[in-house]
Amino acid sequence: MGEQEGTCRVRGHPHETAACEHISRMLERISDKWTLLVVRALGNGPLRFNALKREVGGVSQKMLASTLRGLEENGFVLRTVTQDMPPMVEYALTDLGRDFGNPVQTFADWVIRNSERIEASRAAYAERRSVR
Amino acid sequence: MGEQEGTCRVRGHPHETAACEHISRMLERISDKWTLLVVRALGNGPLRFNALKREVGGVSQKMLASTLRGLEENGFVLRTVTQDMPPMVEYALTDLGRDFGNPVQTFADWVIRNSERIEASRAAYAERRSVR
DNA sequence: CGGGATCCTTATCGATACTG
DNA sequence: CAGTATCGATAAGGATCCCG
Repeated sequence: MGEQEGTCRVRGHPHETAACEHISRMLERISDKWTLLVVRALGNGPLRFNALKREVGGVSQKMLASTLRGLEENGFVLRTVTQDMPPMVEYALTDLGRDFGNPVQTFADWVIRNSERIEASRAAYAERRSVR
Repeated sequence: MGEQEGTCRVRGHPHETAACEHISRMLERISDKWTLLVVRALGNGPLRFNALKREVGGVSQKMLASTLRGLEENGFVLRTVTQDMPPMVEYALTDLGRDFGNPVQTFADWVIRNSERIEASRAAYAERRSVR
């Protein structure tokens, strides 16, 4: 492993702000296939592991488990065990997690508003590639 | 957080909301190590390939090339060849690419504002883990 | 039911070499 | 200068088994 001290330029030259460093780190943490989908799924209220798995759809238990651990680590999700046998575990958004939903929603809204332009660009690009 | 109706499922699974689908796809496209750093680097104006490489720092030519192709495909970046020998290629943000900076900035601002809480959560989590 | 441990497949990425 | 092509290391992810 041996991860070096974080710089904005992830592995190269230092300099640049601490801000960049934070953003870059956060992006690496949440920019996987499932994190935001899980946050959205929990937006309607707490869910148990398998209910959440069903709700998100297409996620393996391994990935859901590790995604949840990541969210827990960031303080976005609270894990509560209410029973021991059989295990009964509920996941809920924390205040921070709910608050996090706002910038995510802003991003989501932008994507929705611009999805046609983006898809058009991609179609045009594919066109250019195949013609050329 | 404003919700759409319907269950959010990932591609290839039933009952996906179109919105969720778009968001999920966009996230997959931009959520790599370099895309946002390149967008930021181009925020100050057009740059040539190697200048951009220097500016971003730590990126391999392979990753920079493929990142740029992705951005070009989405319509965020315009590639302009002004000379043939030696090649002289400039990359610049399009209007869409610049506009894209806004939601990203919103996200970035949130991260900055909350980075202490997040880091505190992570420290607490690490603590719990080691003590436990 | 929740989720750790293991194995195995696949996608990512970096380094290197080569071209117009 | 601005890339493409190829190769090998390694990390991410899925499938399966098992245990509390």
